Amino acid sequence: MNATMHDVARVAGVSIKTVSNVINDYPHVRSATRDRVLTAIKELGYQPNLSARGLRSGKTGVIGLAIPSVREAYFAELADSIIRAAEKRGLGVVVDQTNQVRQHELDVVAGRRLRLTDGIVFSPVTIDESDAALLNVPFPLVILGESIFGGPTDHVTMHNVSSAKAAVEHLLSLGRRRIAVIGADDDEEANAFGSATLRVRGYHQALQAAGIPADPALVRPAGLWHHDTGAAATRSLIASGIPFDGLFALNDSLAIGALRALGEAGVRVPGDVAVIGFDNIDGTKYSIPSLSSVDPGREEIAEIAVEMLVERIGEKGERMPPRRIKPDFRIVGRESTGFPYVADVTDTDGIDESAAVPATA
Amino acid sequence: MNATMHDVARVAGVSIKTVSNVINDYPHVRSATRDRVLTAIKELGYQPNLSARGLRSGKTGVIGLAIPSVREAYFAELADSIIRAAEKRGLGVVVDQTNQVRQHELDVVAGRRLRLTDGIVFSPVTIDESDAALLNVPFPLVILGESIFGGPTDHVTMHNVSSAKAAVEHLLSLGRRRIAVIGADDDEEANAFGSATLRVRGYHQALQAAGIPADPALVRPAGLWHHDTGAAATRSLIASGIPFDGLFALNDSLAIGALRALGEAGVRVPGDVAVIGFDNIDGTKYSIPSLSSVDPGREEIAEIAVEMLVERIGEKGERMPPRRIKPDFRIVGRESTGFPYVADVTDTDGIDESAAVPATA
DNA sequence: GTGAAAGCGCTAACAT
DNA sequence: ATGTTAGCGCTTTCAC
Repeated sequence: MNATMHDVARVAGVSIKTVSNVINDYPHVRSATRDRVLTAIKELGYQPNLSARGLRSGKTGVIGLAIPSVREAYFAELADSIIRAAEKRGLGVVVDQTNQVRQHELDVVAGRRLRLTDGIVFSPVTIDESDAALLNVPFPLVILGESIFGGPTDHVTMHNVSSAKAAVEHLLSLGRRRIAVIGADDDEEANAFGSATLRVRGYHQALQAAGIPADPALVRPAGLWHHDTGAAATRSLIASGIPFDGLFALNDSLAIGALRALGEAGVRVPGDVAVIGFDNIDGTKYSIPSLSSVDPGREEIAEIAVEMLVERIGEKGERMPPRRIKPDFRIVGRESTGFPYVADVTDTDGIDESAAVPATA
Repeated sequence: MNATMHDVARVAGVSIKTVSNVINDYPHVRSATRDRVLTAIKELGYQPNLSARGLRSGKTGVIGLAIPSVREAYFAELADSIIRAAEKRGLGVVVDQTNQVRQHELDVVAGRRLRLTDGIVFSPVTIDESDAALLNVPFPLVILGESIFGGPTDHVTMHNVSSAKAAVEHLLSLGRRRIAVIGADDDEEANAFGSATLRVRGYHQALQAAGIPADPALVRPAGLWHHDTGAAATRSLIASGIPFDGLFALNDSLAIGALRALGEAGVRVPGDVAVIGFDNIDGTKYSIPSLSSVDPGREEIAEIAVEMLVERIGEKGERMPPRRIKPDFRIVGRESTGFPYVADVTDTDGIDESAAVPATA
């Protein structure tokens, strides 16, 4: 079986306490003693038992990430960023997929999932303002993606309204006047603080500011935000015969589906219809045409979320007031709104050479 | 603080053992007693401490998944499938990204990562036959994605050679004779049992069977298998002036990048060049044109991998001989090889209505 | 600077 | 059918 601290202590000829001191970098250990312990550790292939450490210390070194699905490009990229941010701090990440199911999301905030974790980063879909009370949880929790007004927890959210407004203004700046939206909520019951509602609000604000009357027929629901629903919503829009010269997809998956549907119908992009999405996922650079998008600052969101969670987990975490942070966003212009294509070098370092459009924040 | 079993026992007026019996569904408990305990549990909001249970039982209820990156579409979908399969069995999944770094992969098999887990599902890139000895690990391990000959662990692999052969035969059946490959290994030092080597072997087998001489100039390396590298390799291929009428991309991300490069160059797909990828990721249905691909049976791979791991973790897992399983594959024909586009309904149930081409296995 | 010993919350052998 | 108790491997207080 695996070696324990006792084994190490015996081999090194010291007590278990000394072994513990060495492992935890306790300063007051004579270096000769330390060396003997380290040698014994290597010799035995000793590795601390994390369950025991967790039991004793109350910490596991693992955080939870609850998202709708890793399969969706935006969340895959978010998970990647969260995992990297956690790893920098020596933390593991266990991923829980809620599939946008409310009961599942309720289980997350009730602590009925992700139980071997020190805290949770949670990107909810069905939890909204009316659930603020539920968020008063006895474990460290950071909410992502939308702001629950008055909620008791830390939030890292995005400028949903103003960035959507900027996206639409980008289309307006190209002279487009009949701008459609796909991905709106299906019904009035929808989460009033959900991304869809907020982004549609930004859309309306942009139109209003430009003095363009809103046409409800241009605002289309799409169910889940996938390629297929985006394509279906766009086909329905085209079939309706309502003219439009701009299209704002509430996320990039929808937009890529829309490009497909527009292409099938012989609608030229951006000639006939200029298209912009939201999230700036990797795939935006390789669609045909490449897709303009809103970059919500995913990397920064992940970094801040993990940092906040780590602070909460720490000593004084209990006593901090809830914080709310919104990273900056930017509009990224690509071919679908008339910008030239930029082939990027393998951007392992995350450098994005696409055109950045000055954005009103 | 959180309630413990002792608290529950006190409130229910029983001993801690009885509480444990109730929680673990031990059969010999009077139902009246059970009810009292359950009431106390609910009243106190008791939740078992998993660190303690893990320390005692030696199990954590969490498995590890080590993959190159969740951000790559294929691995995002694989992670989704693994997480679902694990959840069915009440297991959590902690995700570790190796980024294809050898040291990181060595750390995985050395058990230096993912330590709070009962076992690991590992999709290696740099580990190959010469490392077989390293796989003699003291914890349950299931290897994905390629077969290490003579390795001591369970493998769930794919028919890399024969499915690649089938993909190329698909192109040949369309009358294509000059078929290029992108994504081959850069050098001779490459992992001889890696997916690239095996798939290129299948390519050569198909050509040979058809009596077509191989042209080394048509086999192009691409570095990492991404959109951008696929586009770059294809641009280089086009610029070389070597004629080709078929393109086999060793995975779908490369293929999508290739479609982009072909489109830029005015090469029609499938008119001038028929294209097929590998993995059958979600994005294949929404590229323009939609992308034919090899479906390696990802769902089944995930399901089997988790099932195998669970068996290894269990009682008699130690004594089982290593197993090797290859799920069936199939060729999925889409527009990029001349099949009609099939708009699928929101396939939440995973039903794929694309044309399935009979494949030689 | 190092050792001895208590105890984190749970499971399971043993006792009743 | 239920209670008592040892101990999983670690951290940490308190002696020395």
